[in-house]
Order: sequence, then C-alpha cells, then structure tokens
Amino acid sequence: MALDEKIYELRRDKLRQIEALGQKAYPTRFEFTHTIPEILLEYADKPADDLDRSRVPVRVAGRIMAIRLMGKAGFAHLQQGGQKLQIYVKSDAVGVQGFELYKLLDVGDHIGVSGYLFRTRTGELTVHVEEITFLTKDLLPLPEKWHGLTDVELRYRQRYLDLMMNPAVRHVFLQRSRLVQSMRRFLDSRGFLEVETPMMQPIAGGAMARPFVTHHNTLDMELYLRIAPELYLKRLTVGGFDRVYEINRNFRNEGLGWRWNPEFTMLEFYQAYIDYRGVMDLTQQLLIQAAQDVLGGTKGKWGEHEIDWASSNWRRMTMREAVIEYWPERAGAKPALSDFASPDSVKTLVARFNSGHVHIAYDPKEPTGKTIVNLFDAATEEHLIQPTIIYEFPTVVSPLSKQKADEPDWTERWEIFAGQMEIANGFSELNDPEEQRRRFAQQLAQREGGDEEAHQMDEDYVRALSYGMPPAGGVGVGVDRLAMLLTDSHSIRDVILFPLLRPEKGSTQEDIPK
RNA sequence: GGGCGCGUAGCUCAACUGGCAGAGCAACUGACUCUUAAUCAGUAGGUUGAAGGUUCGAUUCCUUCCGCGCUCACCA
Repeated sequence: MALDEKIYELRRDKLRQIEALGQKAYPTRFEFTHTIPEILLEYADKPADDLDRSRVPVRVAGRIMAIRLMGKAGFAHLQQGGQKLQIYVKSDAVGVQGFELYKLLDVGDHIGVSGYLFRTRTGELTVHVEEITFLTKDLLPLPEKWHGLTDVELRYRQRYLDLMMNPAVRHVFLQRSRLVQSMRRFLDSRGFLEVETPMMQPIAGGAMARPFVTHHNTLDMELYLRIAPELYLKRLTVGGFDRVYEINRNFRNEGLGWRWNPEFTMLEFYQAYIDYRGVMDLTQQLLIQAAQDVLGGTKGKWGEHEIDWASSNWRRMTMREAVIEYWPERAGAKPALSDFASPDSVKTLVARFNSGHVHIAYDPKEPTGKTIVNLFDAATEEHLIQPTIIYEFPTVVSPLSKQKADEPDWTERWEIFAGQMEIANGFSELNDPEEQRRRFAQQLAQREGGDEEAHQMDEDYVRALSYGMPPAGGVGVGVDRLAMLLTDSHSIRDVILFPLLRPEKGSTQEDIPK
C-alpha cells in the first residue's frame, strides 16, 4: 500500500471519529461574519488594546495550512482568498469535545471557527477560538510546506494544488482576469457589442493554420474547431452590427512551445467606417489601458527587460523599414526600399542575409511576399521588445486584407510586437467580393502546391460580402500572450489554467487492464 | 521529429572514483496551555521510472524503452 493510500485510510478513519464527536462529515453551509481578507483589511493595524477592549466577535472559514499542537492548546493558520489568518485553540476555551476535534484535524482540512480577535505575544492578529465547526476533510496529503510544489508537470496537472500552495501563481490568474475585464470595459464603453460565433465550423477560415477536425453524427458531417472567428464577425458587420467583439478560444493543430498552445484565447473586434489606421490607434489605447489596469502603471518587468506601454514609448514602422532598420551588420550594407520590389532583388537580399551567420530557409518557388516575411522574422523579431507596430504586409500572406491603393502587392495591415512576440494583428478589411474570390483562389493554388495552411475557399462568406460589407477595420489580440507580458510569465502554460498535456497513464478507459 | 537535461520515500533533495540507499518536511506514537520552518523522544516509510547488459558488487557505467522539462524545427 502506497503511503498516500495509508494516509487516505487514516484520514477516513479520523473523519469517522469526527462524526462520532457530533460533527457532520460533509456539512452544507457555514455562516460567517468575515472572510479572512476582510479581517486582515479591517484589523491588521488595530492595536492589541483596542481588540481586547472591543472583543470583536468573528466567524470565519478557511483551509488549514499549518497546525501546531502543544498539549492542551494549539495554533493553526487558516487560508482563504490566498491569505492566511492564525487561530488559537485552547482546551479551556473550546471544551473537551472541541479539543478532541482539534486533535483530529490535519493540514488541508476546511474548518469554520467562531471566537474573538486578539494579538499574541509576538503581535500576530489571531482568532481566539470558542467553537470549531468541521467543514471538509482533506484525505490526501498536501505538498511539502516550505518548498511547496515545484514539479512543473504536477503544477500543471494538479493546478488546484499549485493555486493553493503558490500565491504567485494565484496572482498571475487574478491579473489575467483583470486583463480580460479591462478589455471588455474598454470596448463596452465605446459601444461595441459582445457576441459569440461558432466554435465548430464547416470551413476553418479567418487565419492560416491547420485545424482540428471533428464529426457531427446526426448531420453526418465533418466540422472544424475554429482557427479564428473572423469571417463570422465580419458577416455580422454585413448584418448591421457596426462594432462587435468576441473574446474566446481558437484552436490550431500545430506544435506546442513557450508561446504556442493548441487552444488559446483571442480578442477580435471590428469597427465599421474606420480603416487600419483607426483600429491601430484604438488597439494601442486598449493595450495601454490594459497595462494600466493590470500593472497599475505603464511599466512592467519582462525578464531582464522592462516594457513601457506608455504611448511615448511605442514605435511604428513598415515591415520594409523594419528589415532595413534591423539589418544585421554582418550581412553587409542595409537594403534600400527598391530591393523589396522584385522577386530577383528579394532573392539577392536573401543571399546577402544568408552570407552572414544567420540562415533562413529559402524556397525559390514560394511567393516573394512570403520570402520578405521570412526575412522580416529573422532580422527583426528578437529586437522587438518594446511595443512596436509593424505595418504594410505583403498581399500574398494577407488574403483578407485590403490592398494599399498605390501598391497592390502590399496591404493595409499591421501587427503589434512586444517581448519578441506578435500580440495583435489588424487591417482594413477586404470587402470587395470579387477581389476576395481572387484571393481565395490564390490561396487554393498555394494549398495545391502543398501549403496546408493556405486559406480555404468560403463561398458563403463571398456571398455575404456581395450584399455589401461596410468599410471596416478589424483586429485580433492574443490574450494569453498579453497576459504573459503583463505578468512576467515566460511560458504560455503559466497563464493558461489547464494547459494541454499528454494524458496521464491510467487516466483513460483504455489504460485500465481488463 | 532532432538536440540537451532530468527521473532516488507522499513533497524537497543527498549518496565522493562503482562499495551497507540517507536527511528535512509530511505521517504515526508519546510529552508539552502564546506557537509560527514550534520543540523534544521514538516509530514506520524504497522493486532508486522499466527491461536487459558489464562487474565479485550498479542509484552510479553501457543499451533499449517509458515519462517529464528545456530547446530547435513546424506554427503567416
């Protein structure tokens, strides 16, 4: 028998003894006067004399995180809302039966106590307990008390223990919640309507990624988990919702990594009658507001760096300007704008870039715009720590964006980078149905050329555009990555409560031997 | 899929060059009515991830497998 099974049995036995003392094993409620955070807020600064004079009566509940027994008295710490409060239990005050109950308690149990507040000799605010109410038994032992839980796998698999034992982890998820609230407040106050669009889609559109596939039995049809809500949100702008947004999960069947999780949360919003410049400004404001709401200021620690979200610290440059700006010294003289103009000149640029130590893959068959994006990623991404807006993206990688009026090979599209991550993507929405059909056809050709991520044709979407979609700007914001940046977390798994893990052995039906 | 690293008690970690598998916490028993990493005395807890190999002898060296982490590739 493993130790935790022994402890389980021992504690079940204690639970029976607790019942024998007249307590319910799993009571349904406990009336409290304060939460532990409320008590700390109200009485943390009250001197001992005041407490003795007023004898503040309290009823509080919490989980026992430490317990010390000394003959006929003892101390314990209760935890609630991530905060701890000490209780003092002595036989004289709780009676023989009450003290028998106290002796049957373990670290991890939930109890409620009533009594009054006082300060110990060392000055710690403490509840002088007069009655203990047993609430719930912890049948399994908690992690070790001062090293806590550090095993990364256990932290993710048993996040509840992680949250219980590691206050910093709890704080990250509180911050994440604040972030989402901030974004909702920002958009709601500007007249945006929050909507929910399909997660299961017959065509996985709106981004370039491999989708998850599932099957609906009654309709006997293949469905894809969405890779983006984009095409549905834009159908809503056709329907007359001029300002819409959605905060929800996307699913992409790709690799995992420090900034990639197969399911991730994205904010997408669309506003009619403004272009990519309009949503660029709006998104910058949204991010600054979010930073202020989460950080309480504009500056946040990011590893060895400090990211400053203040508007004065943002930079804006075109993709081509960025490649020029961050062109590595060892690759020779900086390119000129004209070097991006033709397939041949871009090919020469790649050759020059690769003559340095860096090397990017180059496929002569791929469209020139794709090559330029590869060049951009290789040359600049590591430099983009502070908030930076990169605008004007090649048309060939932007099948849903409007072209620049004077340069049809380029679109009115931008991305925001910070902490070496892409965190937002926006553009003037392509609303010409015929051009949209041509772009889809172009994507199909790439798909036939072996690009599994190329966009699929969506006839219903083209039909919607044919009814006339107002000019609009739209944006996607990676909520998880933004949460990482605002909480100094360096793995996306640290901002997702239950990140995807390989299933635990013995956790599924198939693993159980017959 | 490639590379690097890790796997020892429930948790956090030791074990020298290959030589009797250990400590703290948690657990159990006892003492203790202001402790807070409570203290003191005692008890129990292990197929060292698995299988095989080398060796008088393997936690240690080798091989394969399993699991996990990091990283690269894929991810516009």
